[in-house]
Amino acid sequence: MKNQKDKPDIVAVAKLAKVSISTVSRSYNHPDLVKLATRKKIDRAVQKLGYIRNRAAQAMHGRRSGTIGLVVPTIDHAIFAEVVQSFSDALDGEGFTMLIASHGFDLEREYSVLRKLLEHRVDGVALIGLDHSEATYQLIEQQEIPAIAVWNYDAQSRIPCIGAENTEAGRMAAQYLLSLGHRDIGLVFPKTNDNDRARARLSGALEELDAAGLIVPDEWRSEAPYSIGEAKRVCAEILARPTRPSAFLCGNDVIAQGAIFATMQAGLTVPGDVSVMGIGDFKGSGEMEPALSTIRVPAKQIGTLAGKQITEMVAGEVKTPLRQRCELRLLVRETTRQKT
Amino acid sequence: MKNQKDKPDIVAVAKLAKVSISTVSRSYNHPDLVKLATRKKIDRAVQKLGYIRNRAAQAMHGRRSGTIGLVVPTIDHAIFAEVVQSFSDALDGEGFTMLIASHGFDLEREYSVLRKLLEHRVDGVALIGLDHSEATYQLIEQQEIPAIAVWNYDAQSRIPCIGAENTEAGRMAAQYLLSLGHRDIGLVFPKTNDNDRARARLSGALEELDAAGLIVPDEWRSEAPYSIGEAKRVCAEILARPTRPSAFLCGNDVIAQGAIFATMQAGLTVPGDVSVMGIGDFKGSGEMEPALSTIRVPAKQIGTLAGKQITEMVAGEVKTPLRQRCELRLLVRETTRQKT
DNA sequence: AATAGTTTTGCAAATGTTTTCATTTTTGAA
DNA sequence: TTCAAAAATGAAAACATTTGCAAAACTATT
Repeated sequence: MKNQKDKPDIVAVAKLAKVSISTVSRSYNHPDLVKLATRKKIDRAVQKLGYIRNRAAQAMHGRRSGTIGLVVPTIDHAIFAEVVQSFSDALDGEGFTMLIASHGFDLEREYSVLRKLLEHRVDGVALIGLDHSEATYQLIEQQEIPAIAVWNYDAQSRIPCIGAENTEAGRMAAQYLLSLGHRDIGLVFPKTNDNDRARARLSGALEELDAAGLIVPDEWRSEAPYSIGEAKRVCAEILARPTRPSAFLCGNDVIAQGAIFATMQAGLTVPGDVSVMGIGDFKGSGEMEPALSTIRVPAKQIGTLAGKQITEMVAGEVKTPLRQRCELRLLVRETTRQKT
Repeated sequence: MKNQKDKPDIVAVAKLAKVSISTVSRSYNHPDLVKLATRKKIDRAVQKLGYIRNRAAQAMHGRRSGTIGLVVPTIDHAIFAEVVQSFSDALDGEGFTMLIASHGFDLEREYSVLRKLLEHRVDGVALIGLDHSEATYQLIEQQEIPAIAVWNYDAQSRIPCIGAENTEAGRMAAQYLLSLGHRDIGLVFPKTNDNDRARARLSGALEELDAAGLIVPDEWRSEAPYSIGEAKRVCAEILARPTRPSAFLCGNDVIAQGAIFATMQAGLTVPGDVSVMGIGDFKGSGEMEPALSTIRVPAKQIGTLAGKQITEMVAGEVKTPLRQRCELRLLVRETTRQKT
């Protein structure tokens, strides 16, 4: 009867291959130091036993664990999914595996999931955004672990960051709408607590509108969580008011979709009656009918750069600049039009 | 000058708290066995030093690593994102962390990422679907690691599975379209190699159409990758043919969206001129305008159940049935209509 | 105050690997 | 053949923990 603890270890391999443990270890970590014939013997033994080396044991030697932690608010979100995927691919290319943890937009939980990642001795961590609790920042600093903030750019950031300037995104969107002659603009953004991205976008937009001498009445401002349905509902409310805006500026593309559907449902047309402006350029935004005008945030690029940089930091090659700013782009498509 | 290797370990904590290492260890793993006063002393020392316990070292003792591996084709995909998120949440609830790896719909790579997960000594693994290479299955069996297939249900599956019957989904969709009187049906599905979900859906649909005496001409069949844009393009092609189908049966909701947009772009209306049927019920499908008729696959439920079950398997409580079938539901919304 | 439990604690072995240093084997001239 | 240098291998210490066992410190009971 097979025992529970029969997982073959390096000792078993060594015995079967009739070499010492050290040689087996070396044949994995410094293959050039062991004779080809010996390596073959070892390989055969490994095959036969179904041996898989134990990273946990390796990690104990101050060796790297080969994992990078990623902390996200949620994975179930078009834009984060894209960042996560490209980040993961970038790590993969360097031989790392991604340990992921989500906190559901709760900065308290963020701290505790980060701790958990640290218990697993990740070689580095990436967090989304720059909005983190003091405890979180202190943990990172105290543990002296390579860390990087993804998604936002801020020249004053406390840890290295790679991303775009969300204030700028809000500003660009507002500016564009203003340039089309819109003066009656509805603002629909996600909740801004524990979410610096949304906050920055909103304040950027507000700043720009303010500069143009506009004030957005409260009836035209709403909060929508990240969901087409909710966004649609709040936009419908706004449209049902006595006077309606001639354009919607939305905190992200999902909200913008909601706005479009609400408009259609109200028997109005986009962009004929109402223009709709998104931020993000999610997958599919450009192919919708009508195609969504938006500010492109290069999620894939951000994820890839972040993955590369964190592995470099772990490897100790910090040659690259610590902060990287990714450029936004105004995408004029079909949901916006000159105010008539 | 602070040394590099100054990460505090359990020894440092023990010294500072003036107790033995064993006591510190116990205060983490069996707190009930150590006196409250002692525990407090230890906590204080831990605080002061910023000690974080090392899971890697724990794992070496046959103790569980506290991680579960998840292997997915891609994360950047509405439906997987939902499964991944709910799976992760379920694990979290049980104190596990998710180690994730994606293979980009390549079964060879799947094998190698699974191996990598195993090197990290995950306590269990979940894979998407039931389509895996022989090597992959053998690896799982040989390593005797708790494993579970997520997303598909099959009573004959080689490893436990939790999911829905995709053949059934295809069948239901086809049946519904037939019941509306449609006889001219366009079929747009993702590539079916290395993707048993799509394959099963397609064969289910075909089966049903066949039973009704229908054969779908080749001009009305297309492959679309997972992208609105591509789907839109191939559907547009189909619509440009001399005779066009009165309905599209789509392999998933994203493709269905593409079909809708293609139809609109061609100056036709949904469901007036063309009915569109999806499969999946992705987030937002119900809130689009017009709302998408589809077959609901309960992604969140599947992810949650899978997460629960794998932790139970790891804990050795295999009381639950090994296979779980989640029910599909026909959602009649606005993109389908009786053939006139 | 002594005894028998009971609760806490410490010692030391064990876990699966890597790595330094020393030793053995091989190689290539002389 | 012999010798030195180079290449390949092995022994053992080190890594950060957990845990079985035994010893020590308390409690409650007589």
